Amino acid sequence: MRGVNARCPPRAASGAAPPDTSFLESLIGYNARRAALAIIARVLPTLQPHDLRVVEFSVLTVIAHNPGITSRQVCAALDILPPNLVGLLRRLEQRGLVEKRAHPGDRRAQGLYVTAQGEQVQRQAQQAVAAVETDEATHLNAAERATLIALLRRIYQGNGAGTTR
Amino acid sequence: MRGVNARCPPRAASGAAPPDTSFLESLIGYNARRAALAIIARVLPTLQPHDLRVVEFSVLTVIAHNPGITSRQVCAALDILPPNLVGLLRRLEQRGLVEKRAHPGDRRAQGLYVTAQGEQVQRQAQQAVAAVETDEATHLNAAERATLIALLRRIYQGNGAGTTR
DNA sequence: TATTGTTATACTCTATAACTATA
DNA sequence: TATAGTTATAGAGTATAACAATA
Repeated sequence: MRGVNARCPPRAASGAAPPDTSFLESLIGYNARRAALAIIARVLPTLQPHDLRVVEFSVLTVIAHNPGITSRQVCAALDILPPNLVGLLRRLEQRGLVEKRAHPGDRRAQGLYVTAQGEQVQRQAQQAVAAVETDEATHLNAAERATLIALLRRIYQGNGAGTTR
Repeated sequence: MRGVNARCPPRAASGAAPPDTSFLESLIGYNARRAALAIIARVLPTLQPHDLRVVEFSVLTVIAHNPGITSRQVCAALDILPPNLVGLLRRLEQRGLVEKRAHPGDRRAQGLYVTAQGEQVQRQAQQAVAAVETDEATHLNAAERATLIALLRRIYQGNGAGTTR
């Protein structure tokens, strides 16, 4: 880590050496955020043909893999606040990708299911996302991917208390 | 990766087994985003006493480590769009943490500098952030941290083209 | 013609309070 | 009293177009 104020002369306005970002680059949070944004930037055009945003794809995927899941469970799984899920579900429902059914045993809740069309869209999108993630977006081999994911998971699943939200 | 539609019976409304998120957890983008959010959630209260948001801390740090840097260079380094930096700098300037000076050789540009107070705030905040990152937020040892950061950097710095933005 | 810094603006994402109906 | 789903709303964060001054 370099000194905070080396008091070097003023830098040129353009075409100069890259600025010193060494401290930020020593932070996991900084690097994780930059990496996530870089990958999302590559995944976005992949989801665009399916008219899905990243969050919508995540919600659709969780519902597809967990038929009958409730809104609250989707919120807990994806760290989404309930009020923000309402609009997401409404859009997926209006597009005919998701449907709600009465929940047996709890008349407050509703079971979420993907429709036949929703299942098809989800399957195609999942395949496209998986392809981008493994091939283009990351310049890592399988072993490096596995290592990276295991380390990342230990951070956000942690050993003790969960996230603040 | 499990089947998309196993057509299992409806899930209980609460207190049930955790939903299947295995596909999302196989994605680097998903895990990187979750990890970044988890760490930021821990860093936020650390920056709060200094009345700094994460982006403000990043900007202040880059200016402190690169006296005389221009707005455009800060934008390029942190992937911030110029219009969005204006308000950030205005606030840091009004708080007396950053100051602009005429840029020698280019009358369009302005050199950015931290004030004495800005340097002090930045140093304290940097120390606090570094402490949280290494100790509490991540449950990793030094070697694991180094591995993780190296892998993340390869993703967003990539081998070829940069990010879309 | 291109670039720096800027304004205005819009759109997305995230967060909080409060309501209803059920439990 | 607590929970599921919802509404309304506020606040960040992020995006584009367009302008004046300068290169």
